[in-house]
Parts: sequence; structure tokens; C-alpha cells
Amino acid sequence: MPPRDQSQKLLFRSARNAVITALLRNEALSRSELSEITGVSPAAITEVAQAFLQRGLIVELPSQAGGRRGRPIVQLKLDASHSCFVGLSVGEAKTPLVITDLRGRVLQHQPLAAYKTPSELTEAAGEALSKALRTASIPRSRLHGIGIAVSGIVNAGEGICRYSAALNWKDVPVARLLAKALHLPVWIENDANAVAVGEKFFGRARSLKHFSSIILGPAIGSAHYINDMLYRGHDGSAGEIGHITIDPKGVLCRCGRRGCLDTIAGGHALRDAAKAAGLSATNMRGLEDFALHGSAVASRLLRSAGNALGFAAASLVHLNSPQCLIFTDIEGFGNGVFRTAIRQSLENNIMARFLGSTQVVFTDADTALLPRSAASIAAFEYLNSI
Amino acid sequence: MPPRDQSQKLLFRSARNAVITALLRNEALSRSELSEITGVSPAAITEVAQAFLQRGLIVELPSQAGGRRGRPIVQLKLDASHSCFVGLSVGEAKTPLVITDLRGRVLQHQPLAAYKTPSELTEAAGEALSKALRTASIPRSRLHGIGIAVSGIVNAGEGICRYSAALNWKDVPVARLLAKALHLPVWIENDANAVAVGEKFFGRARSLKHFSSIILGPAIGSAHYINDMLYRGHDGSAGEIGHITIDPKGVLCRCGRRGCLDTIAGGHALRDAAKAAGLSATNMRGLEDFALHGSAVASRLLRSAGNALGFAAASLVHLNSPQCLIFTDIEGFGNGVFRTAIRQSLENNIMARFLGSTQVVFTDADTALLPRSAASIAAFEYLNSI
DNA sequence: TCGAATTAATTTAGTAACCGAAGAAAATAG
DNA sequence: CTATTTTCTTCGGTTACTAAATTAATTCGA
Repeated sequence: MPPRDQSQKLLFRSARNAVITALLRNEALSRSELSEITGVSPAAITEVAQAFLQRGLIVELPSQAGGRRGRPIVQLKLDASHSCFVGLSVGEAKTPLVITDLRGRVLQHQPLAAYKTPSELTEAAGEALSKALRTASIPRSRLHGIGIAVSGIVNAGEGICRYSAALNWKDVPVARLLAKALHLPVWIENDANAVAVGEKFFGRARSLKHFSSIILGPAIGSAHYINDMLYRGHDGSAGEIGHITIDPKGVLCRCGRRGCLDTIAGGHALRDAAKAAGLSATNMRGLEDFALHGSAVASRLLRSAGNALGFAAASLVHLNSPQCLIFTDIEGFGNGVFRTAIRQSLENNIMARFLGSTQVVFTDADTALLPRSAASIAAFEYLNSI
Repeated sequence: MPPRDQSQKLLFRSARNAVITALLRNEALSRSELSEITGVSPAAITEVAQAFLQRGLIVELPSQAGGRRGRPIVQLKLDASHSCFVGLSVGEAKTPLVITDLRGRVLQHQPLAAYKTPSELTEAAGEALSKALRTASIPRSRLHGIGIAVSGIVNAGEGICRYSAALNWKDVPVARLLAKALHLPVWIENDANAVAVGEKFFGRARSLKHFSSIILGPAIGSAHYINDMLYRGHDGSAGEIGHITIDPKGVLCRCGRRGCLDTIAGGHALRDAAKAAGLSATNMRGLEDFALHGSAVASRLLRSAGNALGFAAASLVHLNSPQCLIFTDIEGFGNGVFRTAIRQSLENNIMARFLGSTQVVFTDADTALLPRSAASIAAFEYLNSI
């Protein structure tokens, strides 16, 4: 047998970690496959698998000899139902709460009652959680953490919401409050970061080492994974693509400057502009429909939005050269004028060399996206602590 | 004694690494200081120090009791002369080679003879190295590696220069060629990346976890350190700030598109523009002087260059939120119109929130900057392999 | 049908890299 | 000269691995 290639080994923090990562990326793997993929010795795989089996984190599938010579392989699989996580998205109009399993599947959906203050949030979350657990008959003991996606500026390390315009909060220790009330570990994260974690953990970025995620919502946010790690910026505020200047003489932005990308391509700004132009579009699907049926104004708005976004995203690609750019559409633009304009603008503004090497993906977000992503943070932290 | 804080431990790959990093950042440290700084146990520090002392990598300073109670402390210090590294910068008009010590001090400077092909480079490098060693009477045995900064696109992992316009090279296995000829380990790196490594290892970025370096040369390059690691992008081409579009209707760039930052603020472009305007400035100091003495054209060129660069750098700050932005001036602009315009443009284009939190630094490069930076790559790799 | 071959997984023994606690070393204070 | 203080080392133990040998469970071929 050739000496084992250990070049990959350093990529993982530990053998346990490597095994979990491999099992998240693949439905089921045998011990020898795990050894090969992770670069960890078969002996160590046996040991780690034993520990995980004992905990109930993984299960053995019935062995399948299958016409092959040799001892039959026994596949291992994460037991998705082993643990559940709570995901919560605050800052939106509604406050959805979900319970997911270990693989990010939503088991239960339960919106919170309206709230204003942090303590009202705590109370509403407690009630919604109890109800969700009751309805889905999930024992509390199976919960292993809560993730919260906040639309605003967050200090993830300390679990503090530093500022949220939507909630009118400043320096609220959200994580501590909820952890105390619900007796569970709580992590909070900016919503764009949460979506990126979700994509990395459960979504289409699972095997990408470097990617950026761009969220098309009321405002435009982005987040970067670099070297398999979420990069938050030195003070937790990387990814402010929405405030890249597009037109120095443009509309005043709430950040105090003029012509930020948000004022041209943010959902909120587009709704305002549509209203000002006399178009009665309540959501972006409506605006796209106007454009589709010949409205020059709608078309112009969407095209200039797409151009601006493509321009800013091109800067991102030139600067960071991600493997993939994931656009997440939570405003319901769908595949229309906006997307086409983004694609075109990207093509026009990116060096030829990058065009082939950076994948561009568009995703339609469902309503559970943010809370589900939030839950993935808790899942990630839990599995990393194992 | 309170239980030791081990929160920092994970930041380092190993105790050895932590000790070296601490000793690079500090002139001299006692074992107990090292233990405190790195979070490694005193026992482990003793062990690591012993190994390093044996190798001659560090030395003990004479102990100083100094009026204090208790056993006198013994300070440890990297022995800069323990090992030397070769740095080489290719792609410029001249090809400077330097020999540095372990702390990045240049011991000897020896430009290469002219060359065109890779094999001519190998020969010229061998001759220059021999001469440099002879002149400085450094024994060959003290050399531990060669770092090469290439102006072009590089695959650092495989040691291949994928493309260099200045050299007219394509897929040249530079590292392998030189390693074979000179019997030393060779690393190559894009020049902007090399400068960033130099700043991180020996320069003002030693204790910065995240920073970006922007090189103002014939072309404009940039490089990012993120989470204490050089981030090269998924295919080794992050940092192409020079090809961010500033003016879609601008001058044709050699990348095939129009109005790239390089065509407005690159040294090469500015020289061309100055010549076209009838200004006989051979270098950028000359152009700045024209502006200083009232030339409206020179002033306009430098201001628009600075505005464009500030605009692009603002995008970088919004996207990546580095702790620090280090501009390295290798064209000799000095502190004039250009810098002022960059600073102003940054202020105008960056959200207020970032203004205070992102440090902006300008550095004047000396002629040894690139080869010295190249040598730091070899030093880094050598110390990491210990 | 039964051993040979083959592949998967486990066991065993060993190592590197740490840690904590106790102890030794080298100074000062009284 | 002894107690105190601080630095550094020694010692024993743990964790997380590895390589090599061994066992397990199957198919193939005579």
C-alpha cells in the first residue's frame, strides 16, 4: 500500500471535525471512505466512529456486500434526528422561528407574536418555541442550541446586537437574554452572514472553500467565506456591499452619503421608486411583471438596479476572487429583467480571466430561509463543540 | 494562581509557531512572558525553547536580576544571523537580488545580469547569488531558502509563473528550475502578495489579523491578509483592484476592457498621459513637482488618479473591512497631490462607521522592497517548517 | 466445498505535543 | 541565615493521533 497522503490533514481542526464535515457533504460513507476523504488513519476513524455511534450522532446502515470481494462495507450516516436546533430571524416584519434537524431540514415553523423590546422578544420566543415543540412533539432535551439572524450590526463573539435600524436597538445583549430565558446556548449573527453559514453548512456551498453570498432584500447585504471560514471583518462589519458608491450624485442614503448601491438596487429603494413612478407594485415580482408587460419605467428601474449590482459584484470578484457568487433573492424578483441585467453587467465589468473561473448562482429564497440559516449557526457551533 | 487562559491557543498551529510569532513581534521575551503571551504552558515553553536553543535559532540574553525579588528572568531572542534567505524580484526593469537575515534585514544587495529566458534567469541568479555570498562572506550553509516576487500571475502552490506580461512568460515552473540549479527550496509569489507577506512578517502589519496592501507601481496591485493568512483567491488571483472599472467609457486597458483603475492611476498610464500632455516627467516625483509648481494638467491627472484609487479602495473597505489599508508607493509619488486625493476620495466614499475603524497608512518603498519582501516568504516558510 | 484472495475494520503498541502540579533555582527582604 | 518570591524545569499523565499487525467477512477458483 502506498503511504497515505496527509496533505489534507491540516485543513481540519481534528479528526472528529473532518469526519463530521465529510458526513455533512455526503449522505453516507464507509469507514474506509472516510479515511480516504479526510486523510485520517483508519484506526482513528474507527475510534471516532465509535464515539459518535455511542452518542447516537451517527448510525450504521445495514451492510451491503454487493457482488464485491472482501469484507462488506458498513456505511455510516449522520442521524439527522439526533439533535434539533432553533432558528430565529429578527428584524423583519414578521419574526419566524423554526426548528430544524441536524441536516437543516425544517421540522416545525412557528412565527413569534409581535414584540418591540428585547424582553418582549424573549417572552415571545419562549412561547413560540414551546408551542413549536408541542406541535411537533419534539422533546426539549433534543434541542442543542438557538441561532438568531439579526438584520443589523452584530458582535457575534459577545452575542450583542450593536445596532439595528429595523428594531431600533443599540447594544442589546440578545444572546445572553435568550440563553438565560430558554436555558440553551444562543448564537447571533448578522442576517447576511447567517445565510452564508447556511449555504456552507447545508446548502450549495458545502464544498466551496471561498465564496461570497449576496442577499437581495430590502437592503443588499453580503458575506464572505474565505478559507472555509466565515470572515466577519475586523470589527464584524465586512460585506457592506450595499454601501458601495455607485453614483456620487445619486439619492441620499440612510448612511448619510449619496448613491449607495442600496439606493439603486435595494428592495426598499425600488419599491419607493416604483411608487413614485406611479406603479402599484407591492413586491418585486410585481415590478418585474410591469417590465415584462412593457412598462418602460419598470424596465429602466430594474435594469439600472441590475447594472449597479453587477458593477459592485464585479468589484467583489476582482478583489476577492471567490469560487462562487451566490445571489439570494428574498424579494421575489425571480428570473427576469433584474437578473439578466446583473448577469450582463457582471460580464461587462469582469476581466475575461475571471469570467470562467467564478461561478454565479441565483437562488430563490423561501420564507424559511433566514430562520433556517440561523438554525444552521447553532448546528455548526454544536457540531464543532463535539 | 488563576487558571491559565487558553482562549488564544487555537490561534496558533502549534506551540513552536506561537513562540516564533511572539519572538518576531517582540525584540526579546522571557520564558514566562512567552507563556503568558502565547497561552502555552510554561512546561511547553521550556521544551520548545530548549529545542530552539539547540538549533541556534534563539539565544539567551545575560540574565538581569534588576532589583526585583525572585529568580532572575532570562530573555530569549531570535538569533537573526542563524539563517539567511535570498529574495529576488523578477519582472521589473532591473532584477534585484538580496540576502536577508531572519529578521528581514538586508545583508547584501546584488542585481542580476540581464536575462530573457527562464534558463538565463537561473544562470544570472546563480551568479549573482555566488557573488553576493562571497562579498558578504556568508557561508552557503546558512541559506535556507529563496523567495521570488513575480510581477504576473502565479501559482504559488506549484511554484509556476502562469503568466507574466512583463517577461512574456507563460506557465514557467520557476520554482523548480531555480531549486534544481541552486539546491535550495524556492517559493514564488505574486509581487503584491509578497509585499503583504513582508509587511506581515517583518513590517508594520505584524500584529494585524486582517489587512490589505495596495501597491502603487507601474500597475496597481493589492493583496489581503485575512485571519492571519494570506488570501490568494480561489485560483490565485485575488487582489486585482487594478482592473476594477472606474469609467466604462475610459481608455482601453491591456485586459481588453475600458476604464480600469490601472488606466487612470497606474504608474505606467500616468507616465503615458503625462507624455501625451507634453510633460517631460520621467517618474512620478516629477509629475508631482509639475503639479506643485502650478501645472493644471499634472494636477488634474494626479487628482483624478487619486479619486479613482480612493473610490476603488473604498469598495475594498466596504467589502472586506480590513483593520488597516497599507498603500505602498513604489513610483515615488511621495506626499503630494496624489496622496491627498486618495485620502479625500476615501473619506468621501466610505461610510462614516468605517472611517474611524480602518487605519490608512502610506509607505514609501525603497529599492529593496520587492526583493526583501520576496525573502520574507522564504523566511516565513522556513520558520513554519521548523 | 474449502482454502486462497481480497477488502474492511479493529486491535495493539507507540509517539508527538501538549498540560498541571510539584519541585528546583536564584534572586531579595528582613 | 531563613523566609519569600518569582522563574524555570522536571515529572507524570492525557489526548489525539499513527503504523503495523490482526481479525472479520466476503467472493473466487480449483
